[in-house]
Amino acid sequence: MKIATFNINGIKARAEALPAWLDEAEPDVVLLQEIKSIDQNFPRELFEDRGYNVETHGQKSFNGVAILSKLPLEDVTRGLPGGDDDEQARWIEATVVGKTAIRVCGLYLPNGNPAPGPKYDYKLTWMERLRSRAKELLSQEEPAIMAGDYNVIPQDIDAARPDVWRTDALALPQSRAAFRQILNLGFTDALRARTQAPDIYSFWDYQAGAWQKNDGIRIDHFLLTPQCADLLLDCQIDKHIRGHDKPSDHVPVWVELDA
DNA sequence: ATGACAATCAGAGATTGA
Repeated sequence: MKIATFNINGIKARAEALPAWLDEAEPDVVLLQEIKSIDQNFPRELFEDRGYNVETHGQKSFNGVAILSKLPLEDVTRGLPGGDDDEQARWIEATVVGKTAIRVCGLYLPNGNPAPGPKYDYKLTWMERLRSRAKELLSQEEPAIMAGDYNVIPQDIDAARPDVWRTDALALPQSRAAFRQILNLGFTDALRARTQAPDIYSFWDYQAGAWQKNDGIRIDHFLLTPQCADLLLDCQIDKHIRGHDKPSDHVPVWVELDA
């Protein structure tokens, strides 16, 4: 089973690029972030016509997440637990029923800039809530995935120019520590389970020719429970589509599971 | 040191992103 995550930076703006990538990559499941659309305006037909079931958790103008799946989706829930006053649409989960049932969580973790400040506080609080949900998933002792745009550069090797990110919310020691705290519970970073190579990125800024200079960062991640890590066959990044017409500033990351 | 770029909503320019 091939499962992908992709921050598309606006579903309307990606109405051509996203279906083109789907036709080429043929993922079974896709976790989308930054759909920037309310549920009613999401162009479901684009994906239903290609055989995908569609579940959205949208919001006007900003944020918004969704799941596309060629396999049936069960027990869909929206919103990360523990945030009764949180209006931002950043979390959706569902059980994908294939050969093996897999709990799949799609997330769009807050950016947190500028730091310090209220936005950074929100990021760290959100990460505490994420850790709580992560613990619950582990206690199930079943295959589960938390994947999406984490807005965290885990280590210096995950940035082309680590020094320019030193004081940014994506790379501050507190951000990295909060990310590690979740990993340390027992999750596997799928990409790093496959390779320790540098120069592997999932985001290139639109500005200052970042793509042309390969000035990227790795901030889109797959975290797997032990039972899911057992099923991991491959993890890759579809870097090349960053060079296509009207691209998102992120590219898809995907895993192949024996499931 | 700053801005550069893109998307959204709205219908200009502020806001957000990373």
